[in-house]
Amino acid sequence: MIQNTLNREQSRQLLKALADPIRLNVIHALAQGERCVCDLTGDLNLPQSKLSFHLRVLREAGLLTDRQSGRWIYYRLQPDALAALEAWLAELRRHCTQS
Amino acid sequence: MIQNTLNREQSRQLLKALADPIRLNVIHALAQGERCVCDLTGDLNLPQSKLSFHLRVLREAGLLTDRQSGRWIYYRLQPDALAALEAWLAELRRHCTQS
DNA sequence: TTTATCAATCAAATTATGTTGATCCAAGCA
DNA sequence: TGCTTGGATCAACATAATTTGATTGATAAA
Repeated sequence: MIQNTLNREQSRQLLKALADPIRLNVIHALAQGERCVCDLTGDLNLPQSKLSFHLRVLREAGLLTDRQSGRWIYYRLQPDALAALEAWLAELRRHCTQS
Repeated sequence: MIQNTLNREQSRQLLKALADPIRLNVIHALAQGERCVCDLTGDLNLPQSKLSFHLRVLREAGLLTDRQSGRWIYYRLQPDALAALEAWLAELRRHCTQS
């Protein structure tokens, strides 16, 4: 996430991505560091295609990045995205509490 | 919002409530102060039942409160809810960046 | 090569959310 | 009382998100 002022669509994507229990579990599972998809299916006890779907939502929102190594794909958190959303929220609140 | 540490369900509701353009418009419309539903239908150019649906989502998430006066119902923002979500997000980020 | 594994993607089925128009209830006015 | 207005709610429909199982392409081991 290069810029840190999100537009409406970006913040909407982030909010939606976080508003799901499975995706939150994925985030928590990645809090300790990167994991490959096959580890995550085990950690979270999810079928592969289901996990893959949620990883995509998180990746497209900017919350995760991935890298390939051999035949494994490792996902890691992008905490900048959380920071950006936090800033967006703070700005919204500022807008709502002044005046 | 009495407590300010949200549980999963509360944060999920808040995130979902905010992840919608119409509801964000409602929030912006209320940033200047409380308005009754009939004003909001005009401000936002929304049919009454549609607005009512979104007001309910926002209210149930804790972002709005309402009060009745005569036959009007006035909605106002509850910025505490935004603050609580901000704190929840900060905590999530802390959890994701340590270690 | 052939075979197995990792993980994305697709189509179909299911479930959740949003929209529309109608109806209902309460409050207040004639 | 009747009549009107503000706004919630309901049922039917439309759209979007999620789940499932199968298929595919890439990588590497046998």
